[in-house]
Amino acid sequence: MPHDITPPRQETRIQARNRATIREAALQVFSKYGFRGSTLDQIAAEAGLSKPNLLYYFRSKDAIYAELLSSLLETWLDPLKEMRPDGDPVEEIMGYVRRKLRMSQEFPRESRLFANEILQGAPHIGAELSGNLKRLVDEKCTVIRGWARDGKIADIHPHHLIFSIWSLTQHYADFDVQVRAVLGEEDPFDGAEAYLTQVFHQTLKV
Amino acid sequence: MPHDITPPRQETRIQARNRATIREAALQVFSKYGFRGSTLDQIAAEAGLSKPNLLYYFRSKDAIYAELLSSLLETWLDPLKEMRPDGDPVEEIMGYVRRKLRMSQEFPRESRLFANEILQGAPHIGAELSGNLKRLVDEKCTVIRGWARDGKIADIHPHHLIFSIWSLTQHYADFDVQVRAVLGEEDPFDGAEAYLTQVFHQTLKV
DNA sequence: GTCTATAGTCTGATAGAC
DNA sequence: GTCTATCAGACTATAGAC
Repeated sequence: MPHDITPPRQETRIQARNRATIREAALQVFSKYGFRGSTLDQIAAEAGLSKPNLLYYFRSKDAIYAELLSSLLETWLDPLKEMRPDGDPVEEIMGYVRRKLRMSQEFPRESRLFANEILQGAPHIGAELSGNLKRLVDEKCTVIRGWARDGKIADIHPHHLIFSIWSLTQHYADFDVQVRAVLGEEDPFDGAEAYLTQVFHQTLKV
Repeated sequence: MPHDITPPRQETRIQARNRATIREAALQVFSKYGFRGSTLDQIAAEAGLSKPNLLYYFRSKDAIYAELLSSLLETWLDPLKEMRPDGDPVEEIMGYVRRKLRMSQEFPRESRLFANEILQGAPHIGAELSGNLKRLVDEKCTVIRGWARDGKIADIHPHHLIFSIWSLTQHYADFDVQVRAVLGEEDPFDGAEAYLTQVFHQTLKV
């Protein structure tokens, strides 16, 4: 008769917590300085751990960054996936705009992490861009093109419509410092939602 | 009787050329990796000069970066300054959009340099943003608000209108890699001009 | 003006005690 | 699992020969 069966415990609670702490600290640092501009010292200090302890949980600086990026890419594309071909065209697109703007408001560091990666030429996720991302975007563009052909929305270039949604929403996260410097006391996101609603309603109107 | 008067020659032609070469190389590198992520080795290699020679022309890494940023800031704001209060409102704004898009096309590295600086919290030009930039933008917003009050353009939030112009045009420079990955063969700027014209005409229409 | 050599610091990663 | 100590390499900047 066998001993008590010990399940192959992959990760203790402490391990999970520490890995989460490191990811959080790494997001904070990488999103600000990009991969090359960030140091393990900064991340360790931010996490309240020693540098060797960091490397006990992650094999290398690159490993932390890679895990962050790939785990976030999914989250980042979810709002677009939610766009349904059988819904009301204008409402589906406006819903996407609102979800994307909310993500910029709630997860500005994630937005800046991607912005940094793309700015530097997307060395870690270049393949993902011309692979999964392009596939998803092309698919949604077919849907949008169909809506335009049926006269449900204005006749616009679907790819550029999507670029404009990315650009306008992410701007409030990525250029936060500039937006706030120019606006002064006024809250950026209050005005942003109203303005973007106005812009896209006008743009989509037949 | 005095000797031949030697004018206080501030800079020889060779010096001017070398400094220009360094600025060009620095722009290439800094725009890609940001200040912290760039190294003098990279810039020296790009310029075809030795590292000590770089530091003969510029006191420090910081000095190169600072000179680049401040000399470009002017160029970057020019298109907005050209917007005339006494012109046709829609044409003035559309002209600004076109000038800004052309700058993204012709000077993508300059755009990415600023993007990197802002992403990292604008440590070198933070004061400029809430000073000169805010002043200029506020002034133009007063003009735009006047146009809206007179019924010449739609009633929109002027600050967010300007943010949207920055965001939509700079996106094609800053996220160039992503845009091209998604578009495939198609040239981004061909479609961009048509799309942006459409968007802003609709948005400004009374 | 441009080079080689190098000082002094920072960086990613490892070794080994506890 | 976490620490101190430390390595090898990269980094900014300077010294000094030519």
